[in-house]
Amino acid sequence: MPELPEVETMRRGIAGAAGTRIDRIERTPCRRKPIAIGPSFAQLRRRAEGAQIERTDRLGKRVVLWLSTGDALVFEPRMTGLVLCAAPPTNEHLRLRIILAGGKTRQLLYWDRRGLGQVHLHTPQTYEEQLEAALGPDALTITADDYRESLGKSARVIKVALLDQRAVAGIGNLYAAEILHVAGISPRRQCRRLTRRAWHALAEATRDVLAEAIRYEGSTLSDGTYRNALNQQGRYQNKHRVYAKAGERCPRCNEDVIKRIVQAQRSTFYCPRCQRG
DNA sequence: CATATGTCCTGAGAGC
DNA sequence: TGCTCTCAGGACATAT
Repeated sequence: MPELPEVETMRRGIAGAAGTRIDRIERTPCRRKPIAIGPSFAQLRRRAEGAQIERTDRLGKRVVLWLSTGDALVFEPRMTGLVLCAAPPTNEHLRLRIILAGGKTRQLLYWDRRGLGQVHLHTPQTYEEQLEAALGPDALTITADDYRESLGKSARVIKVALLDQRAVAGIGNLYAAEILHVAGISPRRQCRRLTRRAWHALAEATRDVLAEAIRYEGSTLSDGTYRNALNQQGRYQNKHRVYAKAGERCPRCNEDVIKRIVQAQRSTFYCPRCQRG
């Protein structure tokens, strides 16, 4: 479940691909249903092969390679996708191989166990229209004003709203729980009921938690799926405060026990004592 | 318009 | 042991 910290860690891991040229793009012999490639695999080859990778970027939960043609090659890992430049966890779920020339990084791989992820080649125009326009401010740099502008009047509960990429880009189920715990805000609180002070706390917690998670190279959960670009586990799972910790004592108050509830068909973990705001 | 629900997909784990 | 069932959740399509 790569969220912002995991995607940013993958991006950093393949940053050495900048300056190389895409020699060839291959679909790997994965017998499962092929992942979605836009506009098509043939188009991707025709337009990207021979292009230079100018720089790497991240947009919300997507890894972006800007090409010398002006196009953007965009990886969207969703649940179980990985962008690697080293051997993947298994060969069975390897979906795409991009062979590079002219640098130390010899290849980029897209691996995806469940295959819900997608790879798209965007022109500057479709990148702007379909991606940037559909995403809210980046969570890593979001401000209290950004939050109040996008969610200040919403009737939704804050936990569910944080998962809406149009409101804020980069947060998923895991980090929504961690951020709300640090901010001391109840996941059940309606957005429009949050005070100015709460929005400030939320913005600060958002930036702090995500930056800290990046320093620990993201979270590898018990299913072991997430890996960085070198197929190594993240370490932030050891720092989690509430996620998947139902029944354990809250590390903040050391009194109450972490609770699990379901909101919008997703698990939410929180401390009833620390998160009353 | 805003918000809620269904869908895709595979593998882990529970229960019998 | 081996089967079936449920669950995990990111983003989008469809429904209310």
